[in-house]
Amino acid sequence: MATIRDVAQRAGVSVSTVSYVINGTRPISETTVTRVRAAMDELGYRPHALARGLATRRSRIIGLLFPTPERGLGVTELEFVTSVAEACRAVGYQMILWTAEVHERAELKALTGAGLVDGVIVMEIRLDDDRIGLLRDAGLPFAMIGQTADNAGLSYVDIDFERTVRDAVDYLVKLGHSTIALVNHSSSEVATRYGPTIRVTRAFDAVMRERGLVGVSTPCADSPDAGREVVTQLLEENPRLTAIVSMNDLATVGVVGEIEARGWSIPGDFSVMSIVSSVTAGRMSRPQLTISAPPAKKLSQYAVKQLIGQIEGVRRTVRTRLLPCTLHVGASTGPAPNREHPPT
Amino acid sequence: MATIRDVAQRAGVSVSTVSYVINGTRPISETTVTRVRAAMDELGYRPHALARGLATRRSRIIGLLFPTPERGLGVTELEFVTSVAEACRAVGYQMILWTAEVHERAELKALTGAGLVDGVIVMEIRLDDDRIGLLRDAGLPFAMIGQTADNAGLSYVDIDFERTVRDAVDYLVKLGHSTIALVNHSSSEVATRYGPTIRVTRAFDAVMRERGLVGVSTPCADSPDAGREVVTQLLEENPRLTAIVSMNDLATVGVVGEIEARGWSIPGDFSVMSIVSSVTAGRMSRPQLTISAPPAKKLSQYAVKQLIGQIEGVRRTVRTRLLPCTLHVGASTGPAPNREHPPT
DNA sequence: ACGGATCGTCGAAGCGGTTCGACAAGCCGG
DNA sequence: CCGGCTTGTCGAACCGCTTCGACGATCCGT
Repeated sequence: MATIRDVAQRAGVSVSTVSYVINGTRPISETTVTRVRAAMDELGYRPHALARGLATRRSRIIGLLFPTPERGLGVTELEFVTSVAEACRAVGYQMILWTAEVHERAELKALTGAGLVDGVIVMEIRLDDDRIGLLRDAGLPFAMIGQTADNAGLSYVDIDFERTVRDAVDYLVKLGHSTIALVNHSSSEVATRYGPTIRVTRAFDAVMRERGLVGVSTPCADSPDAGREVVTQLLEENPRLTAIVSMNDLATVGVVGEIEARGWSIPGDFSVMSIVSSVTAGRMSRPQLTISAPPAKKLSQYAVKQLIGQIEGVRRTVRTRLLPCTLHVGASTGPAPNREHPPT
Repeated sequence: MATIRDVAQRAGVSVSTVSYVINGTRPISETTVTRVRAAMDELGYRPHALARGLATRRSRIIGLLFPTPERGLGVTELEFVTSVAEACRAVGYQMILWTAEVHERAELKALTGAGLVDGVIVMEIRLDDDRIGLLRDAGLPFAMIGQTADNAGLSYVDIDFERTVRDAVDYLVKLGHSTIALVNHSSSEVATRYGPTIRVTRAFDAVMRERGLVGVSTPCADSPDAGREVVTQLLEENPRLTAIVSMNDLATVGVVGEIEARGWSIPGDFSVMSIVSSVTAGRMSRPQLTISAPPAKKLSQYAVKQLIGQIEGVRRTVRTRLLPCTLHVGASTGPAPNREHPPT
């Protein structure tokens, strides 16, 4: 591999001059620039990333802290990963993927202490996530996709769960539904204070109360069977229920199954929709689900931009960005059934 | 951040001695080792990855060349990504994710020329994949998850599609099915010579012929609608069909839908199974699908091991590893229906 | 008691870049 | 015609680590 020295020699200039040409650090005469450029092309020269990184104290690599959640890997998550990778590439950075759970100060040190990454993007954040504190006093720049309970002084981007829930409810209300249930992730996620779970519950309760409607929200294990059970239970407690909003893809399968098992048709007799899901997941269902999907690409881009701003010391102000999921209407939601008493 | 010099000073030894302690390169007296170790702990010292990489000409980073396929991102693919990341971590390497399509020599140079990665793992390989040639004469170590048409001299790991298909067919045959169809990816994938598509078709045709059974294989666009159409068409051509093997998750949804729309029950009247899929995808379906899932973790581990072997110059022999998908029986397959003429 | 291994350690030269201070040449106004 | 500026370029130090050759001290056999 050609080095900068080779280029310098071939162009008949000093090493530093070549460096200036590459980085535009200092003015260089046009003729010299041309000669140097030619030499670089002829040699197929590429600056050595490690050497450059060592000299500038900047690796142009960021880490994506993405613990694979216990509930398994979803398509939704994958989209974030690839989006972040692409956003990095677009600005000339590389992305290292860390799937490890990092809760020990030591572990985190091992990752960040080596000076390999200029900063990290943290995903799957809990309300009281311990990584944030660690990161903060490790002094490493970081951006969050998600939020902690107390975001004072932290920049973050996140799904606007409040609006996502509101949009979903509004959509159903417009269809005439007035008794709606929310099927959430499992209660263990609530216990671990996983942000989305808690935010969505709160938002749902709030919006239903506001509208003066009957809303009941319930946790649910991540499985079709749990979904079926939840439906049975919900209908028992609240026979006038006509629609379910779910944030639990696997449970949704059971929800739909149980509804149909009762001889009801979807969306004729009952509406089901899945929020914070993905188009693909919606298409995997029969009938095709009405879903809302997070703006993974946009959020990733913001996060990357924000992080790199921090790294390059451009912007120190706290920036926050909340974007709602976008609704994709499928064939699982329709006008509220016109019935006094629910069909048996 | 503490440097090796700080450690040396604190321990009262030379820099090189510290280096020897860290790497075990040369024998160092026990007392010195203890002193150096203590100094490192006290300072919270971590070797700087870039500096070390520059000096050793080895970054301990590998690249994962993972072009996001046109057909979108599946859970199956995600598993490979995270598995590779984990396998890397287990051996002290880092993984950089490249989602870009790389077909130009220039692009590839841009990625590999910077000396950032010690080697790459290539995924989503076509039979005549141009990246392989590029990589080979770029002189960069690489391992493949997948195969080209001609693997002479190349090490690779891959799903054993032949056995995967055979296993699926055997399973159905044991249940009494004798007229089986294969629903594949779209014909455009065949045109681009995507390996799995072609391998599976071949294997299916071969095994059915061998068994003296009636097998018909067909391409199918990646959508539920296409799946429905394909069923209609297949049944028209071959009314005795009792089972479908699909390697197209989205189409499978339509397949199941169409079968049930005809008033047939699954698995009572008809069996459907999905190969090279994932447990999650199987659970997303009603009835829960019988699927086979690729051994992503194992394959990734082999690929990583193989690549790192190459990088560290340990093993130069061509190593090949084929592993079949493992079958997960769900509720979508059952004994062949006992009928002379198919139900209408 | 002595020469040659062996052991433990040190200093210095890289690895391939960036960056700072210095300096020669050309330009200007006075 | 001279002092001061700008402009373009160079040399050297440095980023933090590895590694090679050298060297003093200890140990051994004879």
